[in-house]
Amino acid sequence: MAQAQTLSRNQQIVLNIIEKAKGPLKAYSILFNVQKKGINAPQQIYRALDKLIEMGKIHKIESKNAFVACRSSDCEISKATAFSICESCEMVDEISDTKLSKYLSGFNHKKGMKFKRFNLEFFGICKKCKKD
Amino acid sequence: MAQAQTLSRNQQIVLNIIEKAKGPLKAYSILFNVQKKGINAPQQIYRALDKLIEMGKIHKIESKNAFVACRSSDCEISKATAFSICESCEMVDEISDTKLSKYLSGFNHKKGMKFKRFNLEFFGICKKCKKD
DNA sequence: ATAACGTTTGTTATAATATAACACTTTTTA
DNA sequence: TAAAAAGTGTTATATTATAACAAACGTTAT
Ligand SMILES: [Zn+2]
Ligand SMILES: [Zn+2]
Ligand SMILES: [Zn+2]
Ligand SMILES: [Zn+2]
Repeated sequence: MAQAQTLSRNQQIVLNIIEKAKGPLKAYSILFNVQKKGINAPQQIYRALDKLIEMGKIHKIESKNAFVACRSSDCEISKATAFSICESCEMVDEISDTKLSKYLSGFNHKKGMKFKRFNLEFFGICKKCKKD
Repeated sequence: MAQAQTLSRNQQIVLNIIEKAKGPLKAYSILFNVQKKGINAPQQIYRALDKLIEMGKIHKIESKNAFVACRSSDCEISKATAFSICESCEMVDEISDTKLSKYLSGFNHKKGMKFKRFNLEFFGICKKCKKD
């Protein structure tokens, strides 16, 4: 069962690091960052990541195998996620657009499949990178 | 430069296997399938996959680290891809919906980012799996 | 035709990402 | 307070992907 919101020690440590980060973090870079805190093995990271994803606290950016904190609260338990990704600086921004979210949540496949969840990733060059 | 459409030997071998497959294929499963044809190393598979993706002949299903042949021809050189994925049987179906594609291609981020490309993955249980 | 160039190939090695399995502790629930 | 569920620590291993180098092939331009 998805519990309320109390995080275990390891989950809290991992979430803190992801929330403080400026951009998406990879599992092993999280691992290296928490070795001083007594977490030594990939399993401990991946277990925390799995639970945090389940709880909707973080999302996985599939095209990058990296993780970001949820900023949106619209994406209830990660059923409807959308991201904007800069191909130059690797920046990731969670898109929180009600119209988009509604449009996609209501989309159903011709072939009779009812969707429970979607993930959308947009790619481009961000404003900041364009200036350079 | 993206060449016209002539495929090299290895590219053709890899594409044939992906096209014949009923579902998405993983890189190493492709590798095991072509060892009789004299392809022995992951590099040879990944190089072919990279080029085939560039040419728009195949797509990568990011959430599964697997590859499918393009059935759509709408997604010109993979700038706009959408898939329907069954969480039970792993089936993947490329979605070719002009309205959806136009809607998303026209979508631009508030924060001034112009998108060049997107990838959308829907998840659910397919018709066939629901019957069971 | 041949030199120069870009692309593809074959190969060995290694990096990066992720899960299995087992023993144990802590927290929650009945 | 006993049982069940969730979390932890650990070792080992599986899976996915890239680096680096040398050779062959296919164009095209003198
Ligand atoms: Zn979110
Ligand atoms: Zn950028
Ligand atoms: Zn396609
Ligand atoms: Zn199915």
